[in-house]
Amino acid sequence: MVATLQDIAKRARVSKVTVSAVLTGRYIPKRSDAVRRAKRIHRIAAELGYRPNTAARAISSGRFGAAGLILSAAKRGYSTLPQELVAGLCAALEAQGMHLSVAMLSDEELIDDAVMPRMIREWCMDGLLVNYNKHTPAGMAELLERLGAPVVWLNCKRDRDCVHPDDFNAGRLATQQLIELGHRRIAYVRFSIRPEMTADAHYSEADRRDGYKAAMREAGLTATVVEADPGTKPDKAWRAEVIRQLLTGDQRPTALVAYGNLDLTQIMLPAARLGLKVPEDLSVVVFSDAPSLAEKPITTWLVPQAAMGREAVALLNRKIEQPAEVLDPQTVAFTLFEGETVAPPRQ
Amino acid sequence: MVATLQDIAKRARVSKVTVSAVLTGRYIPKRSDAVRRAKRIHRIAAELGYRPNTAARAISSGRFGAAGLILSAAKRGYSTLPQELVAGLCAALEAQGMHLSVAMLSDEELIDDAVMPRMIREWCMDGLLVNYNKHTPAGMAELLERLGAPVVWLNCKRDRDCVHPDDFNAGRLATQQLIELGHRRIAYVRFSIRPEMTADAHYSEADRRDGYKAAMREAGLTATVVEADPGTKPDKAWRAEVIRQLLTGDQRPTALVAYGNLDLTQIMLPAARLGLKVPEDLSVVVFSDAPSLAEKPITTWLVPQAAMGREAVALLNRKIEQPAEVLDPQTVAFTLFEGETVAPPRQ
DNA sequence: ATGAAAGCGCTAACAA
DNA sequence: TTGTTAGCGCTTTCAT
Repeated sequence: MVATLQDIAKRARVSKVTVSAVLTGRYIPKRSDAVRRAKRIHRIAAELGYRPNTAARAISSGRFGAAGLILSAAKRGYSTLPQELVAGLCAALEAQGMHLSVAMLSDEELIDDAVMPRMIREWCMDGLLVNYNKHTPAGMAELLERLGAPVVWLNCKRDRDCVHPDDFNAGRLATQQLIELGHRRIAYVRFSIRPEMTADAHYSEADRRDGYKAAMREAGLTATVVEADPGTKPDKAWRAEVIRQLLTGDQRPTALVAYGNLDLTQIMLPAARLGLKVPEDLSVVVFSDAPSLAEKPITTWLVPQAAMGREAVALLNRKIEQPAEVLDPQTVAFTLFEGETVAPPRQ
Repeated sequence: MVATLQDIAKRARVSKVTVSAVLTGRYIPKRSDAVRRAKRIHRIAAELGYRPNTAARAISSGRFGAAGLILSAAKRGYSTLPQELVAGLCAALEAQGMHLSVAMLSDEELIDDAVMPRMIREWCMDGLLVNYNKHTPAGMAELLERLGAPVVWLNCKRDRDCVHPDDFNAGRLATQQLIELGHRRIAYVRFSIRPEMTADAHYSEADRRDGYKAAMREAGLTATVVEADPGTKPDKAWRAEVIRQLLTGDQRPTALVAYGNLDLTQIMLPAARLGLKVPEDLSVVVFSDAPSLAEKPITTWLVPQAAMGREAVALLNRKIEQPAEVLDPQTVAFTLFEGETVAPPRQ
């Protein structure tokens, strides 16, 4: 039913080996009759709709041609899977003749040997990309260590073998942009919307804020940070009060740096009710995977998901080549989407 | 370096076959000495950190144990990859001892034989899940046909072998809910935000609208549909005018059904500026992959991504078993997230 | 430049 | 209940 090398060899009256060599490009014919034969082999392969059996190739080459992406199935945002990241990973892997496999694991599955997911249980990947951005389950690192497979961690901070966006500098740059435009009263805003997200935060929450603080300090300005205390369940009343303070009074900020779109959304409606115009009365900048096309395009520092994906694949390849090598953590710079929500402050 | 069946067999002084049978559970020992031996084999396997080589298994069993998810790399929203869908697919596949591989293809790659992605070029998947929700590139269906691999289409309407959310009934139910609460003037809103999205629309744009219309007709009410003409580049001025009309006048709608979060966002800010309270003055319902945690939780009909994923895997398995079978299109029902944006109309 | 033979790790079919 | 044998499709020697 499915064509194999043997089938082609028979038809072309040559050996399997020749067909294999010709089709993989290992063998470049020089004599004209050899060239003709090679073409014939290619033609027959196409006619038969030949597709090399990856498993067979894997077994003799010792490489699976696949990288595994490990995600958390917990619904707490431990793993995020932006399309851009997938795009970056796929493109970079494809360029190596590899592809991406995905496993989404509940924390219990990881721990329980009996229900371990296939990707861990069996030997089927050349390397693993771990996308547990925060709250890595206990024992996860050790488990992966034991596997002996090359591992690269995505979007988290570790002392080795990881890639993550440069959130600190993003916070700094975003703030500097506003300062250069003439803003002096700039606030940083991070509401922790979901109660369960306050307990263990992603490193970017600290880094974006600290980048903001650094920029303010460097400019001799006073930082105003609005964020729920970690562990505190952020309640509506608190939020409403904070927002009121932010948006009223003659010392109110002329610009806001928001951790994410969710934080921004919280503020936009109250601001609209108060009659504040964006950007004339209030400039806003945000960090996000993709530009938000709300009422007007929001000025956004884009999390470099695709670039991070490409970088991760590059690192993984190095680890596949040299498993013992220790790779320094890599950071990837944000890029700016120029929206319409930033302007100089009113005189 | 890596332990194989042979290694275990040597240590346990039995044959490879026995080890294989024991470890895969194909062979359940009954005599007590056999039980002991089986335990020993398990122990040795664990000691050696044995992991079956999937490629070797694939080659002899004829099954790869993998399903391929094919996505468009075009940045026009031709494919969407919500985390919930991935979760559904992974869970359902894992239950079958399979895993998910992902390929994101640019339209050119598909057409050009030379740069065909590995997942298509090689034979490495038991079946394919195609997630081209709209604008399937010309020749794609034929290409897949030629591959001879089992294929199931996701989130699109075809005459066979596809699963998609039941957008028509979602539109109908959402509207009925509002009618039952006493609303009489209900508008349906769909701004096509991105110019390039107007040209070829996802089926859901028509279906949700038609479901809304059906519900209105059944209740003897007049439908008010706001949407850009297909092919028209929706401009800001048009949108502003439409929104003004929607939100002002004493015949303004008391409730809105919005196609998606983007459409809703367009309206919420102007509504806030006009001092309209949600839901007291205006009820809003929306369709979305996930509940939006904007200022207040928005009442949302959730696209059943996870369920669609599970259903797709079920269909794919049937196609793998019986490739010739023609499967009728399957629909999956939406579920309701009860937010705080729907209430009876003011008297 | 080409082919024959061996073997990768595993499973299926048969024999003992 | 266990082991022996024979492949699966491909690549990698090593001869020719």
